[in-house]
Amino acid sequence: MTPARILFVEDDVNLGFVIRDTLENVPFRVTHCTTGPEAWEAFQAGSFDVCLLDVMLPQSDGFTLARQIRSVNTLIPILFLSALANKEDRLQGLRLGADDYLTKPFSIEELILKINVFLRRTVIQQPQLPTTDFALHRQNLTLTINSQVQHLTHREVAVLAYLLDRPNTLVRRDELLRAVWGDDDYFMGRSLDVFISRLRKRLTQIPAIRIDNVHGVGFILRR
Amino acid sequence: MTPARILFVEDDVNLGFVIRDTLENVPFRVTHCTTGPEAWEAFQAGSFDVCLLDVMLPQSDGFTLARQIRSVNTLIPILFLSALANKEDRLQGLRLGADDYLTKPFSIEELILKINVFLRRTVIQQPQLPTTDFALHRQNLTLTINSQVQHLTHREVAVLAYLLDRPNTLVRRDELLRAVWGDDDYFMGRSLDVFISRLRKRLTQIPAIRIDNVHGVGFILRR
DNA sequence: TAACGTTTGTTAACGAGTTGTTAATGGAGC
DNA sequence: GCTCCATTAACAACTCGTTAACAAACGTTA
Repeated sequence: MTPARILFVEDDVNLGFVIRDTLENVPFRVTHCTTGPEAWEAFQAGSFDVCLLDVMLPQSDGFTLARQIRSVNTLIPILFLSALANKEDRLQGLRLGADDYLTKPFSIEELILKINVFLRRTVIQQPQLPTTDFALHRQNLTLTINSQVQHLTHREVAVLAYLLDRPNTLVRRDELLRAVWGDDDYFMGRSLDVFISRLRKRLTQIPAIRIDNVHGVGFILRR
Repeated sequence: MTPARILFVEDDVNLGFVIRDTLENVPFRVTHCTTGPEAWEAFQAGSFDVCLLDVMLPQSDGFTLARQIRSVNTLIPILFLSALANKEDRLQGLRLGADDYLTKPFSIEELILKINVFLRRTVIQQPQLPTTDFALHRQNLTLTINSQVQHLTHREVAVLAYLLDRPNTLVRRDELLRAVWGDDDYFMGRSLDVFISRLRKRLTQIPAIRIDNVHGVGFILRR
């Protein structure tokens, strides 16, 4: 069997090297990143079986990264590594959809055992047959679908990003309005409807992703 | 969805009661044992989705029990609860095939989150014969029966949820009306009948669940 | 049992409110 | 001026709780 692929994010260079080295001897195939954005790039570019995220990272923290990863992959095991034994942080990590939360110092053997727990339990990733490629580039304000690039406006990105971060979840109108517009009144509500309409038009090329309305409550982005 | 079934082994009566009570409120269906042999009996007799084992037990310890369980079931998630923060014990538990090892004191919320991690990752046991899957998702306003998703309205969810929370119990018309409509008069009563009718239609695909009328009094959801 | 009033089942129709969609408006930046 | 884009307007389409209407079931009384 080919070794499992691990996305390992740890900004402490020394600790990172030691862990990486040990994991590679198991053997696992390890991709080591030191910042959130770098890891997010790597995650999108590559294909992994497990994510190992340090919570404290320069630029964007591990929780943000986990949320990004979960928004596109609800299945991959995510294990947090943290220097914080803080209970609230542990809970937050788990609530975000993490699978475990190891507090430093942990023994490497324990880490390996834990990784194997989740490898054992995870359904093998199907190569996703008709994978229409789909990516919202929030910085560039572009949406790529099947290599076709569309240019969005800020508001469009804001609304779509908010929904994409919460796939298959009912997002209430007022929640969405407050998040994107900062407040909600009748006209903002109508504005929102206009944007939903525009986004739907943009998404018509991928039937796998759609925005459903729940009458009187809000919207669900399904994917 | 019917609640997951948990085999919970803990010899401390007070702590055991508290945890059991909390878990049942999630809800999970909890079978609480206080000794290893008793738990082994229960495991063989029943059918469970998760095992929660205290390490320190009278007669035979949690490790022995875990080994017994693993010998007949390699799939079921086993979580250890232990007063020992001892690293060697943690490792031993994991080596035995446990999935996690929580050291006391742990927060109950963390325990629940961890249980859900493994429920999510475990292939569903197909125990009972024609187990039609059935789930009312109150947030998303959806009802899933045999993988078929139906979209309900608020009122439908409110009525069905109220009945589902009191299965096999006579729910009086005025009680239901007051709970869902806030008040009861003649027309609300007729409205209720309309909703019962609609819900029955939605439930036709699952004969195991039905709503019976008790003339002049109210309804009983049987399952 | 027959008759009758009450309760319940079921379907359809109504109407207030919500959402979908397109176009017009107007402000900001150039 | 022009361009871009969020907002507002306008109207069409839809949703869904309620009400109406009638049929069926029930329970009581004679």
